[in-house]
Amino acid sequence: MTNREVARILDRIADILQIKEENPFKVRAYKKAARSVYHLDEDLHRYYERDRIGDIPGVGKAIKAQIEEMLEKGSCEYYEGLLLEVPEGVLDMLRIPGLGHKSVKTIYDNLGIDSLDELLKATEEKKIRSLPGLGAKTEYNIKKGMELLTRSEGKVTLGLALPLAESLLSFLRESKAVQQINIVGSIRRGKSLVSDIDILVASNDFNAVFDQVRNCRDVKKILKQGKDYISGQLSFGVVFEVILVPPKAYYPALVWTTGSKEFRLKAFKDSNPDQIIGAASEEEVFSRLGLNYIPPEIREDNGLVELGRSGQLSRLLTQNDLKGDLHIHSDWSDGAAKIQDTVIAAQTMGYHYVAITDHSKTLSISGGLNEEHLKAQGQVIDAINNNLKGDFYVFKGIEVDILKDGRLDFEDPILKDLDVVIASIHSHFNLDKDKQTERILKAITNGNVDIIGHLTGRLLNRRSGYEVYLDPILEAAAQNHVALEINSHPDRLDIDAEVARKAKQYGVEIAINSDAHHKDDMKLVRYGIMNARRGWLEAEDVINTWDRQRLIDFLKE
DNA sequence: GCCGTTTTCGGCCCGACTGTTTTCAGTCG
Repeated sequence: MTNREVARILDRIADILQIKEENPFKVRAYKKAARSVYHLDEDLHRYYERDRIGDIPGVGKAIKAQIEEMLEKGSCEYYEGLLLEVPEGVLDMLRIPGLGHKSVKTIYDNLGIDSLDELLKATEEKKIRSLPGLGAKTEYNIKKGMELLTRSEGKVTLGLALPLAESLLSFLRESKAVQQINIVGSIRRGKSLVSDIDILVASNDFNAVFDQVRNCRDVKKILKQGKDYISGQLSFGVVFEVILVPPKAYYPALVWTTGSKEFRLKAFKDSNPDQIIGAASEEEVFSRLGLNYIPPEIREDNGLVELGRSGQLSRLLTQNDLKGDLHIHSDWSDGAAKIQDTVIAAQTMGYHYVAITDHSKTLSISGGLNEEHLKAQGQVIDAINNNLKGDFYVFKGIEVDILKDGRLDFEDPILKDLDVVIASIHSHFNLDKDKQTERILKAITNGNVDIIGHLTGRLLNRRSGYEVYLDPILEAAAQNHVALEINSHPDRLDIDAEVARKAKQYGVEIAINSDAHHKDDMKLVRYGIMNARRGWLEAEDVINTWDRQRLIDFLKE
């Protein structure tokens, strides 16, 4: 079992206990253990081998035994027992925004509903509104929530799919029969939600590759096998397909299987197989098709092929272009890492600067800093900067809450003293479009704000973003030299690629941030980079590719 | 269920909003 699978079971145990209204602290204990396991920087099996499971924060005697059982047997008796009382379909209902453990229990107890399909039916038959504590509004919200879930049905985030794909890929690569291999399809294009994992393999011995797929520990089930493909299921029900081609067809197939359908139609129009077979690189395939090289992320139906013909493609930014990360939480608020550890991690990533941007006071659940704490943190950062050797700097920052009326959670003089001010919305998600836009515009024109964090607040597969009018926001951001964030967390990827591209047209600067709450989270920028490339961004468009002095000048504006 | 040099038992983040109510329970971040 993978760390994520174990974490998910612990999480589900917590959910069931909560629905059963058991000791809330016991619930929290399971949630905490789940989080710890999820954010572990090493494979649980390695911990197990060294008998270190008990060292994981939040894991005591009972949970340790359960984790060990999961690693040994791939199952957990306690969890299975709980599922007999509260089936998985009931847990699925928790995914609907506005439905918590209490309401789900009411629905399950009174109507015996234990699947999303039945739930939808019950809303249509107006059965929910008759339940104690639930009304017509809740019924309507459930229906709306279901729509979001249905829309994303079968799709998973890039943050879940990409690591699974990479793990499968590295196992397949161990086979001698695999000559060349790459992830293709929508994952290679960096789409934020994907429906399956596609892997392309070049081989002269298809049967040996099929055997290797079947031998992979991550593969839970084989779904289908044909002459030149095999598909199956990995953890979390994620579907994969391995496509096989003879070596001389590899690069043409790589281009073919990476591009979207529309892209393929355009790019391969009027071409014949003889023209491209045997090409020794993707560049060569493109060139034989009469095109300049088009990076994987933008092989969509977006005018690129035409551009590829005329040769005006820009150089998209890469992760190597990043010189720092401007949105990082520390253990001063809801982050887990000490500032000093963050510095070391950032230096390891080759960065020249980071900004520590914890939450502000209104977000009390996240340990938001008040004025005093902020000042104290500033002194700690000063001390760190004084002791730093070499070319590295820690900016003092804040992720300040945008309040309901657009005012900020700190007075202007306090914000003025900080190097980096990110303003973000964490409350009042369903104001109407006008008010929400106005609220953000007020933050943009505050004068002390440098970056607007996760502009739409969307959580992929969980919550739609709040409604805003994009054009006035982009216009104001450009005028006031306020950057928009690409929040790299794979659950957010906010702003998305389309908005990023539009922002660039408006002349708005972009910051690609990790929003790290754990030391390892800084690596999440890889998703932000893919997203930015999908938005055609170049290094020049992104403020944290700039050297420190230029960035400071921008922040002062 | 976890945790601890002030503790091996008694603690363990909270504040605001929303919807259902008629004074508050449930959800969320």
